[in-house]
Amino acid sequence: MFCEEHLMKTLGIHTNYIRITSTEPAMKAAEEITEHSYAYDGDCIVVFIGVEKSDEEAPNVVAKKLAADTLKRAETLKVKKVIVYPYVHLTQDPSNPRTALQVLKKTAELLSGQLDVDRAPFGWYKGFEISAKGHPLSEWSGVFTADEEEEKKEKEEKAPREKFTKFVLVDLDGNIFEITPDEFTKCGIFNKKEPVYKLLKRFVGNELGHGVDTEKTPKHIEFMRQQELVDYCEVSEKGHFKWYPKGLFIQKLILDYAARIAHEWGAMEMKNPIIIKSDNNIVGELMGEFHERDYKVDGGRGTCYLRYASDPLGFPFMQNVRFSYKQSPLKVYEEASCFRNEQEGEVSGLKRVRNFMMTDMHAACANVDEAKVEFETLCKRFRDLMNDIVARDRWVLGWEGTIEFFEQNTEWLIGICKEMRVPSFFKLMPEMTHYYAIKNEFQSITEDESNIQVSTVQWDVKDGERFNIGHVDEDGKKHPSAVILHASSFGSIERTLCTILENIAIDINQGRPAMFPVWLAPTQVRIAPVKDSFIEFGEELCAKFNNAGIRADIDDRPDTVGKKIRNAEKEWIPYILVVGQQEMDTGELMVRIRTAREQVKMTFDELTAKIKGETASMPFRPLPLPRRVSRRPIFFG
RNA sequence: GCCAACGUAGCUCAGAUGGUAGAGCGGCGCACUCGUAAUGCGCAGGUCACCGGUUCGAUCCCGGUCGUUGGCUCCA
Repeated sequence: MFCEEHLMKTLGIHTNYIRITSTEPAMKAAEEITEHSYAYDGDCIVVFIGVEKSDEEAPNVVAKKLAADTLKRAETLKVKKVIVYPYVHLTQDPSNPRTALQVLKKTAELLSGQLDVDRAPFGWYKGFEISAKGHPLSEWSGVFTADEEEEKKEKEEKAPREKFTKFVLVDLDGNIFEITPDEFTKCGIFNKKEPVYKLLKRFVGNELGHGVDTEKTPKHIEFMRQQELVDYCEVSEKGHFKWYPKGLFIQKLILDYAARIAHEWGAMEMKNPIIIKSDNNIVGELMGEFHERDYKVDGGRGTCYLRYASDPLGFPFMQNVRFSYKQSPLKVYEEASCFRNEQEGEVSGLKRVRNFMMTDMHAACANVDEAKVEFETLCKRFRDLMNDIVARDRWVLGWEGTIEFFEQNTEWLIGICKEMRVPSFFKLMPEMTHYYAIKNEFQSITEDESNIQVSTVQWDVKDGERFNIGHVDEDGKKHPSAVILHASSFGSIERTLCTILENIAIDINQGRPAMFPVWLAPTQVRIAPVKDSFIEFGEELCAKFNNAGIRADIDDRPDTVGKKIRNAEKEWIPYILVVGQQEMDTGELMVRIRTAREQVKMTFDELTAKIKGETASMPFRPLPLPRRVSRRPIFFG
């Protein structure tokens, strides 16, 4: 039980008027305010609140109790106005500012239905002038706390891990293994010989809360700067990056690829704004409790938020699209730049950023059968994406969903699992707590053994109705979509690049050469003339490659051949050609092949055909930097 | 937001009980014109993250801020 000093204390005063002046911020977590003075003349209740450390366990329960009590008093006193006033000095052991603000906001929110509520700014030194009525009921103190049961309830709601009650593994042959969080390591599936089961074990461990301490700085951070891809930006906030030409080039190629997937799937590309008005009800519903994760912006016409996900704008967009059953499912695609105001200390390299680019697909499906077809198509597409670009065979599939959906669709789901050719891990819950009945996450297991989510496909059964998205049926009436599929080929471009770089780190550990897939390599062929007099010949060769749709450049700096090779190797260039008299005479090229670590004689046509074969059906963009290496500036290092 | 470590030249890093600093690489210049991972010589680069305190004097000691990384929390 709680002892007295752990209970939240409040002081309520029935007043004739109150005036508040905010002087200066008392802490970093101070709210942003525009008005520094506030006055209310007339009957009102001022509630001074000190939030306790112990309230961190169940802030919402405490707020609910306080709101109920305040409401009762307001009724008795026939007052319509309440001022919620943060007063930390009521407690010896205050909660963290976040919880305090949460309690204050929640209390105000709960009261605002029936009363006119204002909140004094949080985190400021304030002066106030107050006139108390002085009648017997005009002052009171309150003590509030959650009892253990309520506290447990809120905790359970808060802890996502505990909402899952059933855990299932599926092997490559479609066999099902049910496990428990405590004894999952004993599951027979981990005795199988294929190495991918080690990854599965790692993933299940991470998910069930036995994560590994990496203690190392991630490799991708080193690479992203060394290779002149992405870098920290001191002009902006932490978690926002500047992109160098090579990094931006890779980003755009990945976006090209994502757009291609979407188009092939049949989606139409559209685009929404990045600013959301805060007073939009329907979006407010989606925002839920996550206001503190949002970036606030104010153009002087009231508060707005930077979009934190694609749905809050994507759904209203689809709501207003008219389509008939003949055009169903409605498929749209968007490159959505999203902003999340992540806590200090959460942001790390490209793994967790505050601004990221999602490639988001949606399909509004008329019925379950339609949705199943699309769901399967997307899963297979993303399987290939994971294998071809991101993580080769170093990934597994995580699932979340309801027990009911799993049991009713077991055969279908297992069929998909088998198609993925990697094992699956299902976390299942007795009740649907989100908009989806089932979703999967394509998880890459990285060098430090943590996992990074890349693609996802989600089966949404709620938002068709909630947002009134639907098709016009034969009867001429609009019918809400039974299922809306959400799918993101690249959950974020930043994380995708992170995953690619982390996979390169694994390659290095396994003794393989570091390199991007050839279609993503900024330079595919580096030409190194043996001396200056061959630069012209090299230039011609370079132009020939470029015309053939291959990114070739030429190292025309006055270095030795050894130096040019070394520099090209440091840039992870897949093909290096040293050109001189021999090449000019014979027309044959001596090709240094990075993957094979060997030199092979090839003709221009042979090399072109080889590269074309390796990059077949992948997007192409020309060199992001000057063809002559001597003309390039240094962006880093 | 909490705890810890770190912040010296463009990069990687040395360094001094407190007397304002050095290497390698890179850059620039000159010479070299070279056949598969570093050609030679020379030159220029620093408010030692920022702000304040102690001190005759601080890059070094103390406090704060910012930034980076790890851990916790969190990740709709």
